[in-house]
Amino acid sequence: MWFRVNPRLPTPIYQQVVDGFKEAIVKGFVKQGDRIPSVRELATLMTLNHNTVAKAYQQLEREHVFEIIQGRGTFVAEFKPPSDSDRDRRLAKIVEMMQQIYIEGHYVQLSEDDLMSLFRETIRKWETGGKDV
Amino acid sequence: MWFRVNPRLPTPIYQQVVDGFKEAIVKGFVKQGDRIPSVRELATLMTLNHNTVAKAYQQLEREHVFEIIQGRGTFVAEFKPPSDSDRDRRLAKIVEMMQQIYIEGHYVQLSEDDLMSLFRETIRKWETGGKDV
DNA sequence: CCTATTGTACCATAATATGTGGTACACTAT
DNA sequence: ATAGTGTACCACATATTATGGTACAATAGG
Repeated sequence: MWFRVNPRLPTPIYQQVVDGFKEAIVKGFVKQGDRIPSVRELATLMTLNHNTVAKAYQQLEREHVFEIIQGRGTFVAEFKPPSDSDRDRRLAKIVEMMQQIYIEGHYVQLSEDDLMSLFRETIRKWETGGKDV
Repeated sequence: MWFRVNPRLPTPIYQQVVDGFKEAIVKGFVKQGDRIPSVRELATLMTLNHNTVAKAYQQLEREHVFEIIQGRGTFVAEFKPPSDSDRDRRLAKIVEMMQQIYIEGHYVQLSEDDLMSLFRETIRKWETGGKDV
């Protein structure tokens, strides 16, 4: 599979599945139109409950990352420019995370420039390296 | 008060209090050594339960943001360079958030440079503007 | 010494979120 | 017809969150 799940983390399992797929897509492990394992398949592969997997798939569909076709299966959605409300919600979320980063950075004495450098480096390392596959 | 709390958000109230104080400190509304309202005071002011406030204070103490003195009160901790483990934990958290930002940015078609600009702008606006006081 | 205030530790209770396991149904493709 | 899809239920257990109440040790100020 393209990612792992740790039930002991405070992050809910279904959320970890959501994040895992997003990451797999951004990293190119899964591409537009690709078929995703069925709910029961993935549940068996990762020893999860089908309801948990379904919850993740449904959230990914709400976020327009997946496209679910009744009776056929689940696929990676074709990329479409997000609606304005979608974009606004995502941007707000991004800004909020940036503020959190700034705050946490304050406590490890990272300046704005330090954070910028760390950001660039993080993206670079992360795009090539890959944590778990 | 220096921040507000919204019980309807999915974020736990005590976590909102934690974030609120961190924000207030970064923005300079509260300074090192300042005395923080007592658990019961803040609970009354914000119509929360004293246990909820205490939970927030205790977490802030664990993060070395507050210093709690038995029988005297709670104060903003003097800034000390974090221990290595502290620093590592916070840095890991920051990197994780940066990855999340990169992923979300992908879905609103923000390039790495776009995100950098947004980051700079967010900090600038946020430092001066201030959301709720 | 007395009293008020501090944080803290409990207890009970309720509500919510999460996760598992099972069953069933409509839809689709073969 | 049959198998595989997502989905909608149900029941159940567990953990987290939040509230309300009580009590206790430590501190500070009369």
